[in-house]
Amino acid sequence: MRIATWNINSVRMRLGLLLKLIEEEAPDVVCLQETKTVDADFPLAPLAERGYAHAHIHGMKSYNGVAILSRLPLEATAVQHWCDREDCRHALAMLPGGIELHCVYIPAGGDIPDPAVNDKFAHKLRFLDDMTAWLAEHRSPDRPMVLVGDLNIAPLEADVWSHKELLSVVSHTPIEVEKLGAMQRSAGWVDAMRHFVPETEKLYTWWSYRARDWAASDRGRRLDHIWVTPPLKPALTGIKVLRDARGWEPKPSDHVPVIVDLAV
DNA sequence: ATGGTAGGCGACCTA
Repeated sequence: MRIATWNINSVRMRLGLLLKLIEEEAPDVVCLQETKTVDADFPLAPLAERGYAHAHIHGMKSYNGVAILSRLPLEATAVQHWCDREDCRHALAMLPGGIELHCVYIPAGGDIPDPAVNDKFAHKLRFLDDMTAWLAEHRSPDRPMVLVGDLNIAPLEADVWSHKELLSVVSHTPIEVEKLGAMQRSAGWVDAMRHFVPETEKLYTWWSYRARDWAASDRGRRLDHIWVTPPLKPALTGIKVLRDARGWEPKPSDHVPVIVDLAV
């Protein structure tokens, strides 16, 4: 089973690139974040025509939005809300084989890494706390689960272009890294990307739009993640970060797709 | 220390 995750930064603007991803990589399931559209305007038909007949979409006007698109049947589709907001950041579904799939978009958190003066950062920290508490309750030792998405945190030193320079930059601050670590421990999540790529090796999934030349400066961060619970660890067969997608024409997302293969 | 770009939408927000 092949699962892809991508912060697409508007599914309507980048439908063509989504079709390219599907054609070239043939994932069974695609999880999207930042779809930025209400469900009525989601381009379901061109996906259904290509075999992605099962969709669990959860969007809103202008902001956020997550989607699970699948060639395999989806059951028990649901959404979760955190911080008493209904902002379309977490969708889940049961895949064949009883695998529970979570598609997540954690708040970016604004610019100032101080929850006392930046409400967006306070929201991000509380979102992590709320979701961690829920996962700790929700887990069961033998339940196979996959969690993917834009978690907006780069936890390891090799997940950013400069650990030292990003210590006070939202996405790599110690408090966020600690809270993401607590979330990872909440259900014994295995970091599938680092299962295959050594922790000391640079690995990025996002490059800013603001760089003159993203590839030359290569100031990236690993903000997108794929986690699996221990029952699925033996089934991990590979991951793929589509770095080239950062240059896809005509207009790339600032995030690239990440793919995991599971022998299930 | 600062500003750089992108998408959505509606006269500015979030990333």
